[in-house]
Amino acid sequence: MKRATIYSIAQACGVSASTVSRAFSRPHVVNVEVRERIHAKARELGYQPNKAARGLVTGRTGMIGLLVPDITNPFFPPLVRAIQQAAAARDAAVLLVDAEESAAAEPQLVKRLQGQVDGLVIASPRSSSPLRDAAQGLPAVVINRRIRGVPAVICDNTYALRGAGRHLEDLGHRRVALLRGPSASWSARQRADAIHSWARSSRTALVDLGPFPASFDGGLAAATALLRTKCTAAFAFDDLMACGVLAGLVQGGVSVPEDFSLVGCDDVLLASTVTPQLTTVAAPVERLGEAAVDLLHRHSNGGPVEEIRLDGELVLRASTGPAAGRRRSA
Amino acid sequence: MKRATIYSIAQACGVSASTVSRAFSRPHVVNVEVRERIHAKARELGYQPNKAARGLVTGRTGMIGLLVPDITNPFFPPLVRAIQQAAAARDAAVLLVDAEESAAAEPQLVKRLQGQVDGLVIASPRSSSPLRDAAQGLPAVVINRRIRGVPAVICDNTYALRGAGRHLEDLGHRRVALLRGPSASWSARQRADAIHSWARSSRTALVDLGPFPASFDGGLAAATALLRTKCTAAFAFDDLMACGVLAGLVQGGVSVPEDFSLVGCDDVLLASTVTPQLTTVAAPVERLGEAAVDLLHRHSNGGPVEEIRLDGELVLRASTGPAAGRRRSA
DNA sequence: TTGAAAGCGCTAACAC
DNA sequence: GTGTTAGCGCTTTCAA
Repeated sequence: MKRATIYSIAQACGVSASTVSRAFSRPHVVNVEVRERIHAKARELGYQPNKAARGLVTGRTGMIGLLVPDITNPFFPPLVRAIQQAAAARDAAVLLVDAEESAAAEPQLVKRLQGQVDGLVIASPRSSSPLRDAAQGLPAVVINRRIRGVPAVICDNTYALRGAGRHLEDLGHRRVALLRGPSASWSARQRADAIHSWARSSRTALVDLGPFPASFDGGLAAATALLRTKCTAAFAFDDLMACGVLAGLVQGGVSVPEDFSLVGCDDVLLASTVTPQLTTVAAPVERLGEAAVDLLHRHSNGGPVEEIRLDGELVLRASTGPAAGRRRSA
Repeated sequence: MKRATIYSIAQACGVSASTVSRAFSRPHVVNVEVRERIHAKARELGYQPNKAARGLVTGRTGMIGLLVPDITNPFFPPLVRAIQQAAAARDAAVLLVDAEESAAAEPQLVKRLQGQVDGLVIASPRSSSPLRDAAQGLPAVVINRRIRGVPAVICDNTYALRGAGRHLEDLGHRRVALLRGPSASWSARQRADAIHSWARSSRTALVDLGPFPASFDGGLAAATALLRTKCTAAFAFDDLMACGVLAGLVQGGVSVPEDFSLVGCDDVLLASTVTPQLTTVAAPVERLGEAAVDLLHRHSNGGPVEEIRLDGELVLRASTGPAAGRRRSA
């Protein structure tokens, strides 16, 4: 027994295929009674419209492509979920593409999506104009970066990082380090700028270190660098790096938050599963995902190239404390 | 300017559309010279075959559905990546569906995939026969569970857990706890069985605790229970739970590995980013993903209902140490 | 409100 | 090796 089609249903109901089609795509234009009969039959036969066929004629596939640089990075899974959820709410499915940390591969990957998807959500912070070329003609939005002519939704941590800075200042820290993320990363620059901006208006000296890889090992390296300074606190680029810093500090005999305060960024799962739990800036991932899909939708329908900014939120936890001065040093 | 089709290329090259079609689908059957001309033109025009159209006639969409229960759980991202990668190698794309921890929603979600995908990889450990019904007629494979009539690839931790047990025994532990995962989870049962089987053949007493939720908080709860026992070591259901146990132990003034040894399972990112790094059983995720896609492929082409078992591997790290007896207790 | 017919872009016989 | 033809399942004019 083959899958039901509008024809099998039409035949079973004694109507034409177009009526069946309409019963699904524009229900209100078909006679109530007929419509119900059709729907009933469809349910009985387990009918599912063939999206490929529909896509062929409408030119829309009902799918959106999602490009992530590295799904293994704990920042992305919740975002992927949010996007998938938002897409589902619009009756769209998500085609996931993981670039496996290779920015160079991205344009190629994007190209392969051409024609398979109605639009593209680019959650990758790196790579640049090649991407725009590859997306030629494909509506796209980017997350946490800017590409000229492409709508963007960005998480603005400026305000929250300033708050984090004040928090450190209030705790008595007078010399704090900025552990930079990869220089190619838009977020890394944005965060560094925000922190510098805060430092200028504070009584605190800022020691700019890095860039370090945005990874646990990057954090380990950062910790080593950190131990050579007189800082009593640090901003890590993100939570993953912060975990590395934490481990490195512990190795170096420095305990957090007694001897040293650390603030992360993003509030990924890691941030609340390490000890001490990380003071961090939470990214509003659900809203980011929702906004991205919404923006994509609007842009696909001729909407303007907007930029949506969503604020990160400072979350105070256990990795920051009073500046007691470092008891020991490396 | 519209997208190129086999027709526009055919016209530009002075050949028929079928020749163009063949130049892509079965290149060797068309004259080398003509073929090259076609390919050149295609490249020039940025031609991308329309998969929907192809799917309509061949009945294959070139997509595989991937159902995960909770992409937010650190076990899944690497698996998703592996599956995506394996699919890409077979020129297939991955449609990701996150069940958001609702096993009840899964059959519904699967149903929506009907006709959109050529096959289904079910990475969800829960829910049951409704799933099989929903997948009606859709080739599927499951990961880490068994459903009658459905090919499976499972990670067998029996051997590695036995090794972990011996490791604890060698370290002098004589009373160890098993912190069970959710009773609905196939993996949880498998692991519990493996550990019981090891314990029976050892000089070690096993204290069976739980079930606990497979989460950080579940681990916290497990730690509380643990502190009431005289155990000097424990198997956590997975690394995430182990992290919770670790945090709970620290809170209770018990330090790991000095006072207590802990072994996790899966070797997710968390396992190597906490301090101390977790001794755990690593799941061969890349091979799991590869095997799942391969199995799906073979099964779709009429292959038998096989089961592929892949062994987990014991990874010794810093969370296990000599049984010194607990110094303090709650 | 409904039906007939054309066509979306592609593949797969089948002839040449 | 290549062209012709039919048709995959659906939507969408256009008439009735």
